Amino acid sequence: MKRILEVQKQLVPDLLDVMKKRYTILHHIMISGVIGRRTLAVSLNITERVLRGEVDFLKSQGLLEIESNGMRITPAGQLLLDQIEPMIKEVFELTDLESQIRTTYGLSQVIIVPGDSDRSFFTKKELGRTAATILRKLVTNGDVVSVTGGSTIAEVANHMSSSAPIKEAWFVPARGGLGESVELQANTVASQMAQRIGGQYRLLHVPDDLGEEAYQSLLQEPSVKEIVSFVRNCRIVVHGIGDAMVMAKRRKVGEATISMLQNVGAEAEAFGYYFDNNGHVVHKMMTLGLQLEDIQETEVVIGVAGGQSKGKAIAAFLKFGHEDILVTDEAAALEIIKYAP
Amino acid sequence: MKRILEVQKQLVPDLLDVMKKRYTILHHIMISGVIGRRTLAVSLNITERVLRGEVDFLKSQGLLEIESNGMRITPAGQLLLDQIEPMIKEVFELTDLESQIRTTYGLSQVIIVPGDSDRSFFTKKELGRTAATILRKLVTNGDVVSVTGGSTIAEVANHMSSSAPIKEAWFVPARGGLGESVELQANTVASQMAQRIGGQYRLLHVPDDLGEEAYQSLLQEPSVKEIVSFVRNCRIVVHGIGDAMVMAKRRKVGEATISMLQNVGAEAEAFGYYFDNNGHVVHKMMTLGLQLEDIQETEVVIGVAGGQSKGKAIAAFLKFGHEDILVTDEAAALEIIKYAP
DNA sequence: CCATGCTGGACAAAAAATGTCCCGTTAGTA
DNA sequence: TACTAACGGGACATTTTTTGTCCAGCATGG
Repeated sequence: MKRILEVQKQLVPDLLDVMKKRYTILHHIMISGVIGRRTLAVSLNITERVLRGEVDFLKSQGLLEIESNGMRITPAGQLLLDQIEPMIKEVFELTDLESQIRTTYGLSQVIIVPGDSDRSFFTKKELGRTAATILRKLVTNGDVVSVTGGSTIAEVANHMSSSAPIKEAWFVPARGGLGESVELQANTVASQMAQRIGGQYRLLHVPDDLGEEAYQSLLQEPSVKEIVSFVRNCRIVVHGIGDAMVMAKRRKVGEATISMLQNVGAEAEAFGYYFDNNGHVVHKMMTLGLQLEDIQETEVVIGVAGGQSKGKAIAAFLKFGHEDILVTDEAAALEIIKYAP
Repeated sequence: MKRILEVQKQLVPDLLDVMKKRYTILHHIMISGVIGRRTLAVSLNITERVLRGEVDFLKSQGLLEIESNGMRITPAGQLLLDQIEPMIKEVFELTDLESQIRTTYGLSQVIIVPGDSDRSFFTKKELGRTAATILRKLVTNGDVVSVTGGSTIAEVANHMSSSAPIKEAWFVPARGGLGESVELQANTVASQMAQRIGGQYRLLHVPDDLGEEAYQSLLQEPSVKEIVSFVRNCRIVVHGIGDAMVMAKRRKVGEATISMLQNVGAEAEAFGYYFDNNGHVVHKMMTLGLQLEDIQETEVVIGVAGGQSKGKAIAAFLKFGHEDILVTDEAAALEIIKYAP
């Protein structure tokens, strides 16, 4: 059964939604016993007309009957409900998880892909593809999109595409270079996204971690200054979320910093900031590029991260409270829910 | 798996069609390697625009990719195809059989339920339920529906239902009484259908097989005369189809008639007429009620019969060429195809 | 006997799907 | 190298479907 549903999810996702809608209506009618169209429309939060269409359909299928005092389910409808319930549960498990996370962490949208990025590279690809789809839909001409680096976000760039080029979309790195392999750099990611979507990009040629002195001098540099202000005024941010310790090591910070991070309980890292498991900032890298206060102004903040091992970190970052859209995977989602506030 | 699809068919009837359409497109692309939109549209016999919509969708699902020289399937698409192929085969086996029978015998609609009514009583029930659904959709106010008797048609009556009563639907027996058990009589079937659909019925209180004399005298009877004309002007006929010999014996015709029927090669029986395997009438019972020439005038003629043993008879009757809708089962359908003209 | 809540008809407005053409590009061929 | 055929994608009028909004008429319960 699982197999066929998986296939259908790919081939006819919209019809599965229709299925759920009809199931929900039927289910609600079953619960209510007898209920009128208007009342039902309000309690299901659909417009009366749409409900009517569905109800007419369900009636024609003999699943419910309509009398002058309202609608009630027929035996055939009851039977159908019993049979379909496990199916719906299975198909929309993730959908439910999505709305749980959405409401508990106060996000505007959560998308969960099945699987575990830690275990399957395919899941990570899927995560990227999904995020790419989301992003593509959001970007319009005139937008500035700033992106971080990392393998997940690179995967997003990989799956980005656009049938119609969006020429006036600008992609910029949120932060400077990180000294890792070139394809994971924010610069690379930004340029790749721009190319794939048919837009523009600008690069930020500075290292991500700066000393005070270098910071100040670079900030004076007109070319740097200009692009930094460009970055900081973006409309959309796409960023990864990492485990604090993993990221600290990857960024090759000193021993001292690492133990400091451990002491203050750093859990998550995102664009150079470290967060503890209450979502408080416990450390920041001295850097040009996007700052935390910019995030709070940014219209759309999209986090993309998956894998069971990252669940805790994602939860920690979400508690910071300025994420809008989260794209993650099933394994991480289950962790995230565990650490719900 | 069958179960899940059955349930889905009720809630989202076109789900499978859409699924098949997309499968076919994807499959064709897979076969072709690289193919352009127009070429594909022609070879699949869909209009270009519709294909384009589907292709865009499949692309957005990451199942195929489009380049300037054509479309090709992605690994994900290939994987999906591999998974879905057996499913499609299984699900649409019967659909294919349906259209084969439909076209070879020139019917307007063929419905095949899985199984063999000879072997499983459940299949017979399903046959009845399916036919009942078809009939319910056809009947509207003002219609006169004439029905024959027999266990299959009785099963149809059993599963008839209607949420909104169709008060001005009339159900009448196509023929007189047959001296079998009461629940299989055409009269009983007609009344039961009427009751279940909330309509009216009239009965024909005459034996099915009449001598010339009795025939003439009953025909003078005003009450009989009236209902007969009612029956003969029906808009819809629902009838069973039987094996000629089986029916002859059941009708307790004389030895002479039986050997005559054997001599002329009678194969099928339907509403008192016997047909050979070319669909020619080889014998008729002298009877009141629906006549063969009425069938040719009737708007909708629905035959319901199943079971491997009846396949040959059904084929014979279909060759007569005045059936519109056939509801049968898998076992019979396979036989029917064997005897295709 | 009235008020309430229900269905179902009606219809304009909005949105989506569809049929058709065309254009610039590209790959393969002569 | 030049040409041709086939490609994707843009565009747009037209048809079909969906949706929002009212309202009439009918039960039902107080």
